[in-house]
Amino acid sequence: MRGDILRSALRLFASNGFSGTSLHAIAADAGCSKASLIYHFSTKEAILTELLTPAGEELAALAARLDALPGEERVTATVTGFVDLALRYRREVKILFEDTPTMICNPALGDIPALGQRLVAAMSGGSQEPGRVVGAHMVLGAVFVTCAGEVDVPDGVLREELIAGALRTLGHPAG
Amino acid sequence: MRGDILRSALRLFASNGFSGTSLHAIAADAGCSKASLIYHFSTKEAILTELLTPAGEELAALAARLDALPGEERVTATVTGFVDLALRYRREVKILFEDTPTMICNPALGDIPALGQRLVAAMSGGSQEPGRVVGAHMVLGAVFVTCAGEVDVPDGVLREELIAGALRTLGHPAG
DNA sequence: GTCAGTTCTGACCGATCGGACAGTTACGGT
DNA sequence: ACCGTAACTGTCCGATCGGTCAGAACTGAC
Repeated sequence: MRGDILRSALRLFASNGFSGTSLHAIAADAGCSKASLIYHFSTKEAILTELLTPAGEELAALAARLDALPGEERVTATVTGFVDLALRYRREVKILFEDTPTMICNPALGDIPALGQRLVAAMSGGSQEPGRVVGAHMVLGAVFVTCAGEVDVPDGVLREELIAGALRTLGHPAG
Repeated sequence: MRGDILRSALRLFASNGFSGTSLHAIAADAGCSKASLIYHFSTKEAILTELLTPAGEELAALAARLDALPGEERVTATVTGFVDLALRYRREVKILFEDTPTMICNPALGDIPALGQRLVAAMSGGSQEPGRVVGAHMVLGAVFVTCAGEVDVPDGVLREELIAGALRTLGHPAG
């Protein structure tokens, strides 16, 4: 039952947004009562938190792992790690995007803007040069939106094209 | 008064999302009663429509103008036109993104996904090759997110870096 | 059988939402 | 002074929201 609820919530949040999905809708989809949701998860936000926590932890782990890498190698590692993560958690990414104001105000999800800044810093190679900073922001948006949307391309191809495209955006030689 | 309402709504929608902004909040910000909002605009959605219509019309006009252009020249024209539009309507872009499910279900806003497809087609040069299609989607997301977010770069520089970055993403020689 | 504990539910609650409506105020034309 | 119209508001309404609570239903242990 608990698993059914999470599955329903993930699907509904991804297609209708967090605030656009009522507890009633989740209950109906999961085939249980609204009160049952609150029994398993004390609040609606707790469901969201449980859905997004694994992705958040992996992202934080990725960011920590990147700090140890030197110079330009870090750029490619950031791009591939980020693309892999976004592809693996497509629907979670979509949820994160469809209701940004709700998400960034949720303390349980960690400091999302700060994580974004770390990724931008890693991809811009720590440089403050406008071209690199803008490029890093562009890659962030490009990967997120492309993974959240439905592009009619097999996952393996999508992965390679995303990485190649991102490296081109950053003006990276390996691209 | 009507102008005050639109100004308040634009600001609040952009920072809190459409469904995250109540009529009461708009009225308080604009310094009038909730009933006055409904007097000037018959519904909450009508306010949203009036806010987004100019940007939507310009985008549709851009798409129409692009159809007349030949081959590769169309790619650069699409990128520059799209970047200029997104920069000019930053807050409108943010609104569009922060509440995607609400937006794509609003018939008054036109067929947003179809417009996106036209832009993707123009930027991929009409090719079905996965690399170009993915690249076009990436540019769409990159420009949107970068314009909606706050990047600490002057507008003029941002514009040039966005165009250059987008053309690099697309693997365009002029980039 | 029965008892304790977990799982689940129907009915209910207060808050808030978008919107309706009758009525008041401000004002220019005659 | 009178009136028609546009601008505006206070108040109320039904719907829906997230969440509470007392109790029913099922479960294995003894």
